[in-house]
Amino acid sequence: MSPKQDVSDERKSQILDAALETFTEKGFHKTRMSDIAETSGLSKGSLYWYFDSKDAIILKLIDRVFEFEIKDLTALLTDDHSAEERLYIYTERGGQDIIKMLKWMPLIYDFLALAYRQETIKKTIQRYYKKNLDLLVTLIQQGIDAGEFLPGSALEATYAIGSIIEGTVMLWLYDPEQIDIQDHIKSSTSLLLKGLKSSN
Amino acid sequence: MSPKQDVSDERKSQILDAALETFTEKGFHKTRMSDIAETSGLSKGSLYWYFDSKDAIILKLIDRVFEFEIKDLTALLTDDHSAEERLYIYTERGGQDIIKMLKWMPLIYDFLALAYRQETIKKTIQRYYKKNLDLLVTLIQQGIDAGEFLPGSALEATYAIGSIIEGTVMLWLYDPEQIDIQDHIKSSTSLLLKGLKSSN
DNA sequence: TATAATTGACTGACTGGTCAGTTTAACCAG
DNA sequence: CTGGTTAAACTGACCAGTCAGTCAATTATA
Repeated sequence: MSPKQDVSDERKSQILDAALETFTEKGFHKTRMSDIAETSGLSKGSLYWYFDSKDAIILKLIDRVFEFEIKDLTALLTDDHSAEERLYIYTERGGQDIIKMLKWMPLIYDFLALAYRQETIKKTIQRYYKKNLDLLVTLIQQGIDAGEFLPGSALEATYAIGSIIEGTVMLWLYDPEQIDIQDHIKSSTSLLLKGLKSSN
Repeated sequence: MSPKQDVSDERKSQILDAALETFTEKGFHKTRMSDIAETSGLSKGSLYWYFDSKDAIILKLIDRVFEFEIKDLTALLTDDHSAEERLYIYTERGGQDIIKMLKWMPLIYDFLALAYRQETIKKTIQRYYKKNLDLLVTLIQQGIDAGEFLPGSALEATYAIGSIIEGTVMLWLYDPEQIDIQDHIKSSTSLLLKGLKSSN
């Protein structure tokens, strides 16, 4: 019926790819629509054929980055390793995801700055964190129930590990030479787990 | 000699106060020089009498925020409490400083996004972190030397505690209702310290 | 009276967004 | 197969608004 086959998915993706690249490189505010047009190989007019505005592009991009294949780790919940081992696997895999996202960090800080002023952005980021932390709290609770960890607040321990993961990225940011994200998450978590198991 | 007394320090401070307020509220990029002028009670022309450009203002502001009275905790090094108690005091005081800076967080994310592209900004932020972590590593080493903590890498433990502090702020950002920064830093640190002392 | 301080109307470069016009691909009638 | 028809896809010159930065004129102070 339609005189041409629909290329809009492909074009949108093309535009978002280009936007991700230029936003990351130059920052959201210094990126011009003409930059995105050039990088995408399309014209400025076409950008507006597929998106309403520059803001609409970054909004979509935020979704994309935070929906970015976060490994599905729910299998861990029924895994038959010890809780401790499963936690290590969790942090290991989580660390891998983070390392993949590292190249976008400059842009992610733009997002965070925006999140304070745009409720929808905040919601997207919250969803991302919640998804990760929910699994973590269950894993820890399982460890407590199994008698492997000391009884106590699983939620507290979750925030502890969660903050270690997030915070390690921050420390890496200011000193990338010094910090190996995977290593540091691992050793910090290891210290925490000792605490979780310790009777003293 | 000079026909008027020098008010430039006062004016600069006035301008930086106004800039901090408007940048925090509207973001760096959406703040107009006229906004700063209005908030400061000066005219746009006067802004340029005291600063070369909008960029010069934010640059100075970054210095100011990160030099912001970080409590001098070096007294802790010669304090005669146990290392564990001193660490608690450290995190407690650090937490207080952070809470004071919380109201500037939106702006701080603008800074971090800029830091990726401006070497001088990055340096300022690095100096801030280094100052904090250097003290921490010494405290922990003292604890190890005193036999209070298990031997091992003081640096690793430092990054662990450092990441907890930074990461807790991140978690707070996405869920301010849920997270009490002081509490969470304390309980997470407590878990870690158990690990530092544990023999298992 | 000299000079520092201050003002705000003005300028001009810049850029997000528009739109009239063009091209392209699918379809169809002869 | 071909030329014609349609609408989607695309283009880039252009426009209107914005805003950092300027400067000639003015005021305040020693």
